[in-house]
Amino acid sequence: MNGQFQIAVHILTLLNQEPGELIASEYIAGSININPVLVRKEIRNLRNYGLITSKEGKAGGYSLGRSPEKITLGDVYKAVYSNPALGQAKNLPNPDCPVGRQINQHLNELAADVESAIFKQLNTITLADFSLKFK
Amino acid sequence: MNGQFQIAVHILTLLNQEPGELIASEYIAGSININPVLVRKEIRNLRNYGLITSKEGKAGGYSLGRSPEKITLGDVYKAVYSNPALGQAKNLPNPDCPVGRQINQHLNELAADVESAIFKQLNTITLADFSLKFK
DNA sequence: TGTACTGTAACATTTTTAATTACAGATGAA
DNA sequence: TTCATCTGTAATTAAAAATGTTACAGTACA
Repeated sequence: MNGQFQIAVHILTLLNQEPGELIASEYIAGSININPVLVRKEIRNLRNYGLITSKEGKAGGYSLGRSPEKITLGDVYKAVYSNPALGQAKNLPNPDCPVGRQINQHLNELAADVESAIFKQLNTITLADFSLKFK
Repeated sequence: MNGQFQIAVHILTLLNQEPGELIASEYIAGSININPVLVRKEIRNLRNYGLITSKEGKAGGYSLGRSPEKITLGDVYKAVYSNPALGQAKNLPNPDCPVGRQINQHLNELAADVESAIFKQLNTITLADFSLKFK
């Protein structure tokens, strides 16, 4: 997997530091130490999930889409989630082999169980909880 | 992440189908539909964890390193585990930012919690359990 | 109307993953 | 003893994915 989740949590943590204020992508990028365009890209995604709101134009920027008590790290994972935690096999197993024929189905069920264990864990932590660590 | 876990489980499942017999990398590669050298590479890794034994030379091949009741999918995950489930940020956050300064530490703790949730889930399933699905 | 932002496309670069080739070494059988 | 069939592994190439960069249109405010 990639660093999207970390970036997303970092962004949200920053926004939560200055409630009500609008923060620019340049500032955020400076804290994470990545390119501002990447920040804006990730924010586009998080905004689609309602986790962030944005304002264009001069003195524009970003702020939380809802209160940090109502954002769990599971929500973030869901927004960012593209690659399953167990990885994804891209080969097509041999359909003439009894194992190859059905293994993908079983691996997918397994992946689903693991995902749900991850959500269960991450949903216990809100952004508010996480941000407390920075006080 | 990549498809290593799936490949590892596929290999082990195949080996468990023919207890006691030696199976060649070519056959395994044919079922998974990948290159035999990749199979041997992954097996080298699994062998380091005691999950597989191998025999060189003519009529050589691979078999399980211990009974399938004693191999959990958590063992497999551990052997394959290189990339954490949440991904890994490769940027160095800005040390002059209160958030950037300490976020990696907190993200790592978070990652550890998630890993342990994954293990908890995967350790409930043995290779024997998983193989039952193919009968 | 200029300035400071976001939004996004297009492209380049870097990193990671997978495939391929090649061959040495082991083992067993003719 | 020598041939065939396997593993073990290094080295290289090719393909895919992630990340970085550049460029610029659009929006909002002063």
